[in-house]
Amino acid sequence: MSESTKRKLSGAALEKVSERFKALSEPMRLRLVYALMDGEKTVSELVRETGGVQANVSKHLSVLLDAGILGRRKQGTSSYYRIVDESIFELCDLVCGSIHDRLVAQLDELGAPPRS
Amino acid sequence: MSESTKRKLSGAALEKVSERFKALSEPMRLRLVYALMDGEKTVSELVRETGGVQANVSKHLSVLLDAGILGRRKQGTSSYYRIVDESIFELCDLVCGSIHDRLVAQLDELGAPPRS
DNA sequence: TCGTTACATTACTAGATAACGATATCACCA
DNA sequence: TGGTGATATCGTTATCTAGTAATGTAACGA
Repeated sequence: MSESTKRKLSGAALEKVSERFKALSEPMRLRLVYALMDGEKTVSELVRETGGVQANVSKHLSVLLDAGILGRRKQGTSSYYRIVDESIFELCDLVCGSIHDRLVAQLDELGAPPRS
Repeated sequence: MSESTKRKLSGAALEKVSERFKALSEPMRLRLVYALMDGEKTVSELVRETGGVQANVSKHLSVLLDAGILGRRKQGTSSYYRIVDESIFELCDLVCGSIHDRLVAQLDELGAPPRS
């Protein structure tokens, strides 16, 4: 487990960090990010895979683009989006781990009947 | 650098993960988390250190409490808050790193005059 | 018991934003 | 040039939420 620096952040840095978290705070945007795990895709493909509406998918994609999480390449009448910040997956893994740990702890608080 | 699993998440998991990110998407809440880096503190202490209003600080603290990021201990008329999910700092470190990398990349795009 | 201190909760307002239909833009082709 | 498909943007509405003042609650001391 990599150790954190625990360095205090300046006010401006806190703003930037919170903005990054905000970009990832919508289920639809996380769905798009995960849909792009296996390579770049067009908007239509993402619309099909996520079941979203075109205008909405397009807007969320531009939010992720502005946040520096995705990249875009235009070819013909299509736009191909791809992940450019791979640290996204480490972030999600960390969060999944801590959510898992918390649920296990809550189970233990109930008296841990199944174990022992 | 620890490698991510890149495992696809279910719909319910995506909801949970996005909720965790949402809890961290406010500068004020990050300020509170960082103020608690050096140990547990009372609400009044946090009000003093962050410059916030009591009601607002109290509300943000309860959001972080519900998210499982903070813990609370009551003693006398005071409430002592503390960090119970240390992975928070790794999250922030990751985000800081990727923000830094992105800024460096933007500098390079400008032609990298200083580093011939 | 009365007052005080510390904290939580409620009620309200202003601002942000997600979702969606409609429209605009742009590339391509006949 | 006109038509079509792909994407982006606009306008609107509904929902959410941060902030704040006022009030509620609980513990402690005189």
